[in-house]
Amino acid sequence: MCGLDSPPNFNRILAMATEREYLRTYSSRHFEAPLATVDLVIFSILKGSLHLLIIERENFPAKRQWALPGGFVDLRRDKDLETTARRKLREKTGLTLAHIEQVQTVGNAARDPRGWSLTTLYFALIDATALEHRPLVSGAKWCAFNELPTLAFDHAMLAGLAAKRLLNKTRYTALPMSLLPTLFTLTELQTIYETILGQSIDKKAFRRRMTDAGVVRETGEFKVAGKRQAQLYASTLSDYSFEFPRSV
Amino acid sequence: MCGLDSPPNFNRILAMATEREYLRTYSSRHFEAPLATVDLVIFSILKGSLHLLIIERENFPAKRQWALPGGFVDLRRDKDLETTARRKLREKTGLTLAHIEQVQTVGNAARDPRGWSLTTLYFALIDATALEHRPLVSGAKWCAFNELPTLAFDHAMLAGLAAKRLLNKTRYTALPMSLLPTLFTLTELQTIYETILGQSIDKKAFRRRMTDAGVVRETGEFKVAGKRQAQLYASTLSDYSFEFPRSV
DNA sequence: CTAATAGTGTCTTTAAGACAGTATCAA
DNA sequence: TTGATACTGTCTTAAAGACACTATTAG
Repeated sequence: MCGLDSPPNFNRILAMATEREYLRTYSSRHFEAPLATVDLVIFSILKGSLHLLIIERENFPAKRQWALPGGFVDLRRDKDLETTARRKLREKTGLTLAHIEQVQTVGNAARDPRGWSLTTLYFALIDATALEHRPLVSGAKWCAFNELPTLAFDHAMLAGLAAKRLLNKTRYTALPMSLLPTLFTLTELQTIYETILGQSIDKKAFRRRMTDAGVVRETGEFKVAGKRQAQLYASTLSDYSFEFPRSV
Repeated sequence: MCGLDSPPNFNRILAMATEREYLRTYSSRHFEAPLATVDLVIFSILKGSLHLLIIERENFPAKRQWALPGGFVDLRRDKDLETTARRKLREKTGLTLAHIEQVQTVGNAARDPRGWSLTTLYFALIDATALEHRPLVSGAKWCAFNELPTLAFDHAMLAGLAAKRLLNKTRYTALPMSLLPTLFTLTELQTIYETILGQSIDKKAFRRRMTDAGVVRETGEFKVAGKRQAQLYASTLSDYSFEFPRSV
């Protein structure tokens, strides 16, 4: 406890007795609430560049315009915000396993023509190989981050926020591993890092960083892709938010 | 643009023509929206330890219990979420200048007895000297983070989230400078860092870190506090989110 | 003079950067 | 055997850690 002037127990018990009565008669529409949505930036590395999933809107507002996948929280089905995000991810890609992470919440009077609205933005990172032979929902497509068409609402800005967060975290975490299948070569992993950062990394330094930190484990299996077969590694992490002691 | 299969312009123009009609008849209460609130963890360093502001609730639910300052977004007065947060800060402390930063949004069906609710959490860092001779709103008090009483709703968890973020950012940013007045000695600054981190820092390393990064500037003014007068420094930053190349 | 606080010198350690070198293997 | 890709050795550099040292000033 902090100090001696906390609310007297007696008053508190009285208050609780009438709280039941208060809640019984409470209507959640006593005041105006903003529209609450969840939007997703679903990233994957395709054809050597950072792509994200966009969807052509079927309904008003912004009908027929490209937008980020997302939608309203379903108060009956979604027990929390992340559940809404994962449900949207599943509806659009059929995938349930992916790293998903909250970026930030943007709320203001101007972003949606229907009125004051608030969106909690998540990004998801998915392994491109998990997408093969799995059809996207109709109206959805992958688009290179650098070649995005005009997006509805403030979705271009939201995509930028998510990309900025991804880039930043790529500097000091193991997050990009979640963009690869369970077995990968260090060259593949390095390429993912370089694609996101938009700069090349010294090979020795990169491999030393990964192995010294112990975030990868040799599997003894090999992959023949180029001229020489390469060792396959697996992540040792349960959670990709591992942080390296320094940034690249 | 991404690919050639973007929505045809013709359809888009058609859609926009009817969008006005859609919005004219749109009612934001076509579906149920969660309750949307903003909560604040207002930090300051008082008596050598990290404190935060808590308020005794005057209304149901959780009447007479301690809670974080916060409240509903006012769709008429607040142009965006940060405005709501700053308004709450001003209402509770009288202060308008402070570093304020979004932490994260927590939304689920269980956290508020009134139903599915969603809160966007901010933390504010304020200079303790700015508080002197400025009365708090009634029912509010400063409480050491380590001696918090039971808080209403999930506010103890929210306070923990904010503290964790503050501690984390203290490792690699200049954020704690916002807990001091414009002129301060390096020893004072170091003490702030040590209080938040809960560990002592080597003096030479600390001073070198600050001066080498150029985040502080000698003012030529001195302060007599202990046995020997100490140089007063000022921040060179417009924005305290400056990041050092490595963590402490 | 003494004690306490402010502030410095300098060696070590850690992990990244640079870059040249060796290893393996398909064609 | 050539050339491309995988992988290593090792020197340099940047910045933190350790810790002993000097400087200043009130009492």
